[in-house]
Amino acid sequence: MRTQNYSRKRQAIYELLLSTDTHPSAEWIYNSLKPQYPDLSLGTVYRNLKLLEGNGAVRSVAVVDGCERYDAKMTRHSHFVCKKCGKITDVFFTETMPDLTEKVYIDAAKDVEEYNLIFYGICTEC
Amino acid sequence: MRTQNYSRKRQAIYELLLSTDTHPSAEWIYNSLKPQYPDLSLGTVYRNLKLLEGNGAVRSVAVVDGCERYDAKMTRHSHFVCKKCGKITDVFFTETMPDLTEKVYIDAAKDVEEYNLIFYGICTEC
DNA sequence: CTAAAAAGGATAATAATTATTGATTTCCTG
DNA sequence: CAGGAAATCAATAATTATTATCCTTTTTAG
Repeated sequence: MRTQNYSRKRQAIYELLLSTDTHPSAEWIYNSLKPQYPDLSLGTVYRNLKLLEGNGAVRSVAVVDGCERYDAKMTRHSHFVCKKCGKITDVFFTETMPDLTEKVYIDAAKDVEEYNLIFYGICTEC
Repeated sequence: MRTQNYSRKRQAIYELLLSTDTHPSAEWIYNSLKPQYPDLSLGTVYRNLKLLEGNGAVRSVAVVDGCERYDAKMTRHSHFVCKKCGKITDVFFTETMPDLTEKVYIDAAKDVEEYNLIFYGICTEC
């Protein structure tokens, strides 16, 4: 049995995601880590993102301009996507964000596990 | 100035979208219309979907398994996506679905234009 | 330390979407 | 109804994000 969860590179990918609020794409992560890990491969980033997503350590928050964007902050919150520059920012509600999955009854659903709420508009910098 | 908005094929694409509740992909639309329009091209479907989306006649409701899915029902409602089979079904709230864009203040946003709320889970048929 | 398992690098393959180009259709104007 | 400009289209090539492959390297349990 393996006791250490993550390989070095997986750890680096995860920690980078934890440390940023840019909701990056695979490519952004790759470019950010490349200096410190010169032999990093883009495929490794993709593979580990999928793997971490499977673990529930990370989630895909949006697809912007055809690119999947990730977040390691797993507390319930939503996102605002700028339609012009693609920047993604966190949206917190003044009260605790409700668990909408408990507030809906969906005929066609056997089990509602989660939801994703995304706001779109233009950011202050655009 | 052109008075008739749509070409035949564009009209057909739009009307198909209006008549179905499957939230189809470009390919599904293409396959559905092909019998009646044997010279229809897949590129035409993609082009017109983007065009209709620009018009606000249609919207992209989700990306499922890497495929953009569209809806012509423009009244405010949300969607449930089955994580297994990819089926998308409408979600209406008992009260009128609130306009959340008026309920949030987002620092980074100059203008919040719309939002998209998607529930995920397993459908009754899976 | 060693062997087995997991992970990675490099690269090829996939697949959805977009762009191109030359032909066809649409529809305003006369 | 005809001419012509603009819009649209079909066919196909190009693009691009992502995934799969395959062989090597790293990691880890014992």
